[in-house]
Amino acid sequence: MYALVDCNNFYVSAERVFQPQYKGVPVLVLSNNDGCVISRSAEVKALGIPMGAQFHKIQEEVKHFNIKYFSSNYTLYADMSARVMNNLARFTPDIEIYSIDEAFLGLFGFKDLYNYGQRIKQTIEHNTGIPVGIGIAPTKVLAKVANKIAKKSTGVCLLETPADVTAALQHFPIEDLWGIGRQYAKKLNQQGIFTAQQFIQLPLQWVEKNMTVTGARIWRELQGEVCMELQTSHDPKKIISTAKGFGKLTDNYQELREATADYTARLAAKLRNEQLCASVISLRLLCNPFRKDLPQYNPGCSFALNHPINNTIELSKAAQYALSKVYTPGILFQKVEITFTGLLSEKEVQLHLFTGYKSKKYNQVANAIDDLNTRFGPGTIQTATAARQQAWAMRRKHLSRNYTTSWSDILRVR
DNA sequence: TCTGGGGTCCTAGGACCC
DNA sequence: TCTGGGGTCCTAGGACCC
Repeated sequence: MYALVDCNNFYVSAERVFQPQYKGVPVLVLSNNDGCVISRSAEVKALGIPMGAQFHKIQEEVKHFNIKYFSSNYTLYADMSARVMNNLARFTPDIEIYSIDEAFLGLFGFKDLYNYGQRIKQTIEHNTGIPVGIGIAPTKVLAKVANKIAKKSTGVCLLETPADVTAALQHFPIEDLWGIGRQYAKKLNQQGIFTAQQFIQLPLQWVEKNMTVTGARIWRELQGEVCMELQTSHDPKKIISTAKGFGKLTDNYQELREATADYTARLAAKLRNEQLCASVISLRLLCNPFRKDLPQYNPGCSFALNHPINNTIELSKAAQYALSKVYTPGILFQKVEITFTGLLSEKEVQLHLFTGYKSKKYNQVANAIDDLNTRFGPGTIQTATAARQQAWAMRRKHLSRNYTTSWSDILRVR
């Protein structure tokens, strides 16, 4: 049997752990640049504010219902996530961390699963302060179904027998199934399919033809056949990229150079953290797609590096070169997207005959920068290009403190 | 003024190989 | 009149996830 453990409105819950006065009142968390709503407490959902609502458009509700709001604080959420996962790992040797707020547990040969689920739930809430819902079923797709049902009832839902499963699928909306997005839901609705139970009555051939093998796997898993094993060790990443919007639109070359340098440095640190090297770099400038009144032009380029690298200085040079190739004066850009692909493990990279010695030197510098930034906070050491005014920096006016990762932000108890 | 960010998987079609 | 067959690799586009 598989369990899916999912944190309830995770970002809101993480904020509430350190500001318990906001329990029981409407709270929401905003996306980067404080643009739209990405996490809502039950009270906010009850007010009818949808996921993704633009923050500036709901000002009246925010005032009227006294809704508390936060900019997203990923440092805090990542640390709280690690706490939840560490606690979960005590309940089974088989755990797949699926996302920042979800994990699948393999409960193979475990007995009395409903009570075990309740124990997991209580332990997580007690040790981390984060409320969770747990679905337990014979396959991962069914565990996802059970999880949705759990959140509407006691917080734990066990689908053990075929009769349990059928009863659950009977009323389960097709669009809520894991792996069925907007497009597939539309296609299925056109066939007269509205519930999961109706879906599994479709012929497999139709599913394969119209929804490829991905759809067929969902179909099989719903019938209790395991097609998706637990992924307890995650495969090495194939792509590392960033595409964060600026706090404003800009056509200023200097600002784009700064943003490029800053994002590249962060990505390079991520590469080193994963012990990977990149062999291809891509860069693209993006306009705001919602501004139909402005020209839409998203120039990009991509090229192979001379040899796979992960140090900030060389990668920054490559990124600045790419930027110089695509920069177009007079176009207002909203984002720079930087992507590293052709990722190789550091250990597999062969030394380059002519530049290998140089890389070694650069890598020592990069390691020193990482150490200093870890010890004294991100951005302590930067390349000169990155360290300017940051007029383009992201808006996050309502940021909470880094309660768990920064000594100066730690809570004081009187 | 104001609309997130970072990923994965699958397929079709074209280029290329011997 | 008539123009092979079997295969790999790469890319773009589309779908999906949280």
